[in-house]
Amino acid sequence: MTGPYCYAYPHPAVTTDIVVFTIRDEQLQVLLIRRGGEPFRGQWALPGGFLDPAEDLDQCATRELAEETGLSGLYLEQLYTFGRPDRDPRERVVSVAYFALVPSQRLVVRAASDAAEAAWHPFRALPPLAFDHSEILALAHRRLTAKLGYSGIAFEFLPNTFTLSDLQRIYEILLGEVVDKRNFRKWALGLPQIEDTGERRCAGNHRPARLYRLKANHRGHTIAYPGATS
Amino acid sequence: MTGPYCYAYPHPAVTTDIVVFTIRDEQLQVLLIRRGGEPFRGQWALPGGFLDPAEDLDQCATRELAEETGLSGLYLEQLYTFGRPDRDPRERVVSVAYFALVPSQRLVVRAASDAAEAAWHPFRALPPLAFDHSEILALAHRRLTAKLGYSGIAFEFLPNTFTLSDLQRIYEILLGEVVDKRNFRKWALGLPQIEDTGERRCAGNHRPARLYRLKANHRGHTIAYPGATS
DNA sequence: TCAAAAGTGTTGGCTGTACACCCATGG
DNA sequence: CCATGGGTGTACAGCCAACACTTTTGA
Repeated sequence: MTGPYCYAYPHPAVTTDIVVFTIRDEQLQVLLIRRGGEPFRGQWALPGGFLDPAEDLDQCATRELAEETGLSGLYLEQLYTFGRPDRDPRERVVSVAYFALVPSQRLVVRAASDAAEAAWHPFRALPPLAFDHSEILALAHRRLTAKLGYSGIAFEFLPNTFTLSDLQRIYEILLGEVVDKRNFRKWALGLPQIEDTGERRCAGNHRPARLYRLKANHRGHTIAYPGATS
Repeated sequence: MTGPYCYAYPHPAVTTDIVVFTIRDEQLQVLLIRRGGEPFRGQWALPGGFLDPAEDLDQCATRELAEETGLSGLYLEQLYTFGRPDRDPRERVVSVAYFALVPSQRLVVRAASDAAEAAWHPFRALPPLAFDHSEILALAHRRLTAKLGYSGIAFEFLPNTFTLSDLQRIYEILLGEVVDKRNFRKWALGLPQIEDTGERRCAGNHRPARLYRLKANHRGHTIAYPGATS
């Protein structure tokens, strides 16, 4: 191995990989890119890339996401760091994995220069992934469902204003089970974090729904969801 | 910067740092080492060190812990990865932080060659720490108290057999509040993970206490503690 | 007037919490 | 016999889960 950057001891490369979830077509979906170069050329992989010398890890994740997919300004959280010595055939690579959530309205994904293609894939029908990315994705999914029980993370899938049915649908899709409407609404209306906008949304041949929003600066607060037994 | 290991792009160094908690003298305590070399020579720091080329991150943490403190076989869990560009004055260092728990019985700490000194410090009276280690420690403490509510992590502070009062003391110290004895015992005895050994511990001028143990392979299972509201 | 989603209360069971006294032992 | 921690039960309150019908709108 050769190059201009030399050290007294071996240094691994450091990357970030980002698992971006959204809800779309009544399904949980994940953003993948098709690899343009070796190894795993042509296979699907998580977006991500190498850490720049002057940037923080969070910045690296944000930047790579913007470069490869055009997405920015979304909820981003560090997940876990993967460092098996053989996880990349080229050289030793330690990858700091992140997980991100994006509302279904902001789905416009632009495939960028260095990634041949970026596309959403249903979580329940994923193609084979490069590297150990399946493992990363599995962990991200566990974290997502765990956080449902004690954090207001579900709101990250919703636009600024939403109906209670929208919110209920998020929980139903993520929990994989139907939820009683009256109990759900009683719970949601009891949350101090959400408020009625006074507006309504008319959509189709039925009664219009009230629109709610998260109160300013109530994002990220603890929100316990009843059946958090798992 | 010079040396025999050269790369086409700059590579950060990767280390692990380990926050080891125990309970001792009725207090939560942390294991620190006094630094033998620059930078921060003579200051207290978390045990840890550089990743070897062939080892996994978990192995690195385990190895560094053994080398610097003589501790092995304890509960170890990845915490978070810290990578601020200026967190080490020597070079760019990305540190994967771990947190570990050890029962008070296994406290024998041997200071090893490359660390001048290893010692326990009460969490509520810590000396100034090197690098960003205060930040790491603060996060580890948050994780510890959070996990009390939903995992059986408190048992990691106990030896194989323990009395219910031992267990209660752990919770009281970590929660920082007194717990009702009858309610606590009702809860603990209802846990499917613990069983009566049939033995008793005689200690002092009072009634002997029943000894309990965790059932085999019930370590790490979900154990919800009642007042998990935070 | 019909279809389709929005909206609305009550009850029973369980679980968390508050609370005070007797027991077994060693000195 | 006394000091010390070990061990025990009950009653009330609040929360979760089950359950079905009316309202409003557009076509």
